[in-house]
Amino acid sequence: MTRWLDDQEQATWRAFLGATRALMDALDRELQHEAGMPHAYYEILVRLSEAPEHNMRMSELADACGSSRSRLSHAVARLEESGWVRRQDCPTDRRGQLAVLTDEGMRRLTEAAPGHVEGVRGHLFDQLTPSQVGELRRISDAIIGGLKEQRT
Amino acid sequence: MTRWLDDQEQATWRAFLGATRALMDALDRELQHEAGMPHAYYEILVRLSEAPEHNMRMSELADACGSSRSRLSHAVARLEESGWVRRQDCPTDRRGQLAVLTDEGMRRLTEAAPGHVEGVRGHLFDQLTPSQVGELRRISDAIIGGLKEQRT
DNA sequence: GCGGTTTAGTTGAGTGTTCAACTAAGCGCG
DNA sequence: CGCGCTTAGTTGAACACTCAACTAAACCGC
Repeated sequence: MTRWLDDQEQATWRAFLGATRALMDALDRELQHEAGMPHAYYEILVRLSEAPEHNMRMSELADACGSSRSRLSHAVARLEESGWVRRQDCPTDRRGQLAVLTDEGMRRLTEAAPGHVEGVRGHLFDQLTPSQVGELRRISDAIIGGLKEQRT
Repeated sequence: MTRWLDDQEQATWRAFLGATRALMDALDRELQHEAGMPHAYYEILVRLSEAPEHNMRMSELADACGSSRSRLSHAVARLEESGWVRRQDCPTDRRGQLAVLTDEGMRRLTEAAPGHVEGVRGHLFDQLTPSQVGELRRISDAIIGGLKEQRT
């Protein structure tokens, strides 16, 4: 009874897998090389840099990064060792922790950003037509929508 | 001089990141749960199952899976422990190794496949229109093309 | 305000990935 | 032949992620 993938779907799935893996690997390698951090850590710094006061609750940050709590907890622990983030007790909820971007972290992020944006542009947007960019946006939203719905 | 991302690109990039991460996480979790292996290992078994004699040279397999040699080497070592793959000296090149899918490995793959295909269908193809599937294919190919070109 | 449930976050063990260093065999060429 | 260069694959250490178990505080209902 399995609804197998037809040839078109099969080919699409393999191309998609290959493309996303190669893309993420390339960006990860570049960021590791130029900024000394994996892409996931870079994203944490980005989110914090956009937050008021450069700080966020751990769970909020985990949601923003699409990360599990455990993953974020480990990641912030490492970022704290590097001195790019520090933890602080949440004033309004004694269970809570705030992750705070340090000045050094902000500096590192500012240094890393241009190279990373060039990577994203060069590997992704430069390869696509404007209409493909629009379609990619809609496709991504559809996937996210489907996963969200199924979780309920 | 950095060509920053405009709003449209920024939003697309974040949606794409979120979608691929959530999708891969979901498939990985499902496969780990139902078949006791991560998606990367499943893919190795798939490729071997499609090869003549159910075997492939290590490097060939690494290329097919878009994996580094090191990663594949570790992965095959684990798959060998599980008894799903075995290694064999290459008859024509004494440096080489063949990875061979065992009968047990084939059995495991056959059991895992229907559930995984349902996942791919449910999380991805059911969410897209046929024309979006076509576009996703072209977008993926464009990304792969760009990365390949830059590597030279 | 007390006991059970939910929410916030951490921890450690186990597993997977990366990177650089390594062995061994094929290849090219004087 | 013999010497260097490349290719095939492995290894171990460092790092990242997952899962399940845990602590602690907030919330809820009576």
